[in-house]
This record gives sequence, C-alpha cells and structure tokens, in this order.
Amino acid sequence: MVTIKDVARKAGVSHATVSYVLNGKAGQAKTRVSDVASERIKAAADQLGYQRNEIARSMATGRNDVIAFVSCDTGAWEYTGKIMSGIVEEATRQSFAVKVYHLAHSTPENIIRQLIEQRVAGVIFHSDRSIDLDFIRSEAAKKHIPCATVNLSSTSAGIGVTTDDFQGTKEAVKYLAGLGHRRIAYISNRLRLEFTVSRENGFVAGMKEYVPRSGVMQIAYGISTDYDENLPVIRELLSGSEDKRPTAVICYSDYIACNVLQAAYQMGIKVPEELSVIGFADLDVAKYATVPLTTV
Amino acid sequence: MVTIKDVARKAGVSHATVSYVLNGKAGQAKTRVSDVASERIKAAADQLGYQRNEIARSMATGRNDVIAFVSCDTGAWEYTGKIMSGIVEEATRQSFAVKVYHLAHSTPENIIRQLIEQRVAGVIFHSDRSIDLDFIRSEAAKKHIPCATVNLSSTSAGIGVTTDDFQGTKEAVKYLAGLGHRRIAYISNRLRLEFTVSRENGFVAGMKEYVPRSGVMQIAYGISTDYDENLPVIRELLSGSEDKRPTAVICYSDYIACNVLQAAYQMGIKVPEELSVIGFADLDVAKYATVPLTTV
DNA sequence: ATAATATACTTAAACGTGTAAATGAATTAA
DNA sequence: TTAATTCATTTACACGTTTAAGTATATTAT
Repeated sequence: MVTIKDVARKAGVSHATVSYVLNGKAGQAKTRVSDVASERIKAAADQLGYQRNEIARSMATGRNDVIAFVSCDTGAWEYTGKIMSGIVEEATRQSFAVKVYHLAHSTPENIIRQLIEQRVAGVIFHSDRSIDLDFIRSEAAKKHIPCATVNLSSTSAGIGVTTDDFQGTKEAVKYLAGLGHRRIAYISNRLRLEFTVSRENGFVAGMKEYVPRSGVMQIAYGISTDYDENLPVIRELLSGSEDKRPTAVICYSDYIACNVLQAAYQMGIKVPEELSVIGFADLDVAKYATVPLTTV
Repeated sequence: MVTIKDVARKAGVSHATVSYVLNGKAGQAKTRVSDVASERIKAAADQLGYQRNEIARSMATGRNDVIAFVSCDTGAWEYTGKIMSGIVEEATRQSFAVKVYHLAHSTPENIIRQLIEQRVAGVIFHSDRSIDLDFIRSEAAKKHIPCATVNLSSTSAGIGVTTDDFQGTKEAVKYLAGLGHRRIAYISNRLRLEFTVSRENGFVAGMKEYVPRSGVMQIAYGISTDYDENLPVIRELLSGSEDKRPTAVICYSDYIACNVLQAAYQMGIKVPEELSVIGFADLDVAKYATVPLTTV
C-alpha cells in the first residue's frame, strides 16, 4: 500500500507537508504550503493512487468515526431492519461508519468489551430487555462512550427514542370507542417485556376512560414466536354468539393481528363488517393483509 | 485510557512482556515468561481495568478483523435484513465485526474508497444492479480485498451465493402443472433487473416443458414499489369468465402475491379453490397471509 | 572447567499518520 | 541597518501495539 511517505518522496517534500495538504489544513499560521508544492503533492498522490489509512489516522488522532448498533436482533425482524436503515442513513451523512452487533450471538459482556477495544465513538442500543440495556449503559458510561437507545419502553433512563406504547394503545381504544365499539378485546404477549406491559396498561387505561360502562375487559395472551399456538387462543376469544363476542380486537403486534384475520376468516367472521382488527407497528404485513389492517 | 505500558509499570516488567502474556504468545522460544511474572501481569491488568486498543493492534499487525456488508438497501426490506442477520451471526462466530454500507445513501465510488481507507478484510456485496457489483468487484480486486456476493443473479462472475431464480420459478410451474393446472399466468417486474429476467425465463421454460400444449402464456408486469398501481393490473389479469381466466398465478415476489390475494378477495374469487397463488422469497407476509400462501 | 544452550526477560524498531515545535529564508517594521 | 515578523517547510515526537533481535543469567553438555 502506498503511504504518505511515498507521496512525499515523489513530490520532493516531507511527509508533514503532504499531510497538511491532503487534510486541507494547509493555510493556517504554521502550516502554510505554497501553491506549487500543493499541486505537486496532489498530482503525486493521484498518480500513485494514494488512499489514506484510516486506522493510522485513528491511531494518531485518538478518534474513531464509528458508531455501534447493538441489537437483540439485526434484521430478522422487519422492524429492526427499518431502524437500522435509518441509523446507517444518518451516520453516512455525518461520515460515520456503522458496526453491527447481535446480542443473540454474543453476550452483553462480550459486546461491551469489543466496543471499548475498538474505541467506537458511540453506541445505539436496541433491545426489548432493559436488563441488558442497564448493563451496557453503565459500562459505556464508565468508559465515557455515549449511549442512546431506540425503541425501548421509556422506563429506562438516559437518551433514547421510543414508541409511546402506553399512549399508542390508549389511542387505539379511543378510536374504536369513537366508532361505537363497546366489546373490545386486547391480545397481549405472554412474555412480560417492558413494551408488553406498557401497551397492556394503555389498553386498560383507554377502556376506563373511553368505555367506562364496559364491565368486562378481555385480555388474551398470545405468543409472538410460535405461530401455531396463537390460533387456538384467538379462536377461543372470538367464539360465542354475535351479541357476546368482541366487535373489535386490538393486538400488541401486526403479526398477531394477521393471526386474528386468519382465525376470523376460518370462522366465517367478516372483517371489518363484524369485527375490527387493530395491530401495532405498521409492518409490511399490515399493508399486504388481504383485508386492510388498521395499525398504531 | 490505560495502556500496556501502565500495566508494565505496575507489574514491574517491560511492555513487550505484557504483550506476550496478554496475547497468549508466552511460551514459545524467545517469548517465555515465568509464571510469577505472568500472574503479576494479569493481576495488574485486571486491577487497572486494562482493555486492549484494537486500533493500535491493527496498526501494528496490518490486519483489521472487519468485513463490510454493502447493500442497495439495509433492512428496510425484510429480505435484506435476514441476509444481514446471517452475516453478522457467522462473522461474530469468527471474531469479525461487520460494518454496514448503503448504496442508497452514497455512491459506489465513495463506498469503495471508504472500504480501502478503513482497510477492511473483505466485502460482501448485495445489490440487484450488477453494474454496481462489477465496479465494486474490480476495484476491490485491484486492492486485493476479497469480495463475495449474496443474492444476485448468477450472471456475474466471482464468488457468491444466490437464489436460483430460473430453476425456482420453473419448479413452481412444474408443481402447478402436476396439480393439473393449464392456464398459468406469471406476474413480472417492470424493472428489467437480473433476477426479473431470470425468473421470467424460468416461467417460460417451465411452461414449455410442463404445459406444452398451452398456447397462451400470460405475463403481466407489476411494480414492486408503488403498491396502488399493482391492483388494476392484477384485476385485469383475473377478469374474464371462470373457464377463461387463469387458474393459477405465479408472482415474482411474495408482496405481489399478497396483492393477488387482495384482488381475488375483492373480486370474489376463492383462493385456493378457484385460484392458486405462488410467491417468491418466503417472507413474513407469506406466513401471515389470510389464506396460506405457497412460495418458492 | 568451559562451551553450548535454554530461560526470562528487555531493547528497539516498526506500522502510517497527525501535529507541535524548530528552522531558515524572505519580507516588513523601526 | 537591524530587529521583528511572516512564509514555507522540515524535524521530531506521539499514538499503542507487535515482534524481531539482543542480553544477561542459569542450566546443561562435553
């Protein structure tokens, strides 16, 4: 690989001068370079096909323009992919590179060690488990690595962007209540993650506020991972005569909402005529569902 | 940050000895370290909270355990996310970090420059445009950076993994023909990308081989990006009396297959009784479609 | 008893860059 | 006319690590 010294030799100057020119630092007080030399250096760099060594530069400056995206999943879920896409876009704009780490394929301890060893400039953390977050955040703080979070329930301290799980679900209830629905059911997650609880609380709060006289609040517990186990739970929820079963179902995710559509189809319940279905996240599946899916 | 020299000072040895111990290189011919010293060094490193500086190490060794994933899209599409997920998994296993680059947010020229400047160990390239691939591949070759591809039609030379677009679609025809279908339509992409053409050719080849007496081969051209424009095209394709219209439709993607399901639902055509629908890619939308979607 | 060798280190150079400080020449100021 | 300043460049060190080569000291072989 051709170095700054090769360029210097070819242009007949010292490597410091080359550095000043190639970094645009030429011009200030002690770093002035004549136009002739400047041109010769640029020409030499061009002819030799010089390309800066970022590792050496990082070594010298102590900076490393890399941010880490640490996720409990990187892209197998559509949602994570979209978050990452946005991160890469903005990072690129600011001349930062993005390194990606999976919690699923490593431990938090391992990942934080790597982040420090690689002297990343900052971390963006994404997980549905706040225990990992707390660990990463405190370790990062110790080493003065800035840390932000995406899409975690807002219970955790520090800088981050998140969906408003509570309010979002509450709004969904308000929307349905406004359409005249009284018997609204909610399908929750068996895993008691932060967002599970927040959304569920949002549902309960919404029902209390917008459907005050509704005695029953049906909450079913679906599971995200095992697709087949969900349908029986949903069928159970939708069983009963038309004047007893719910007229609307709010689901903690779009995937579950699709399951509801499937169950309704199999049971001959018409959507949206006899049943309204609302999901959460606005994933592709919402847009491509056979009947249009409303989503938070 | 605490360096190897701080550890050396605390342990009362030279920094070279520390390096040998911390890298497990102690023991060979000229790099032997006594057990006492070894323990003292480890203890010192522990107490000081020493963490290796990977940048300096890269500088010294000339190696950089980072591979780049360059994509025309990183995760906004579910498919890309899944590819990346696999890459990160295997890279982690081999102690490599993964840096992510978007072609959408930069140019191929810019990206290849960064890859070289950052001295990445290798590139995995993912794009539906082989013109970008050819450029990246030749530039990478010049600088001796190994380059592999994922999910590009196999027309491009070099190492890579790809879907067999031709054979996959041909198999779909074979499958339908085996079920007795004669009037099979294909929905293709308006953009003439490599995979578009390969899949289309696979359909034509399949029809010739497995449905030889079928005079007509209907090929419609949908579009992936603009959702609303697809439905009229599909409705047109499905119009006509039951003994004239196709009994099966093969789509170049699962998303389009979902559009077909939507159109069929609106037109009162029963799936799968009156119409079979086949997609491509096995995305989430296939699993969560209201009626089960067969997919390549 | 001396030479050869093994042991347990240390010294020193290297990786490629950035940058403060030094330097000599040319220009301007007093 | 000499001192001060500006200009253009070089020298030299730093960043934190790896690693080849050097060096005492202790052990073994002859």
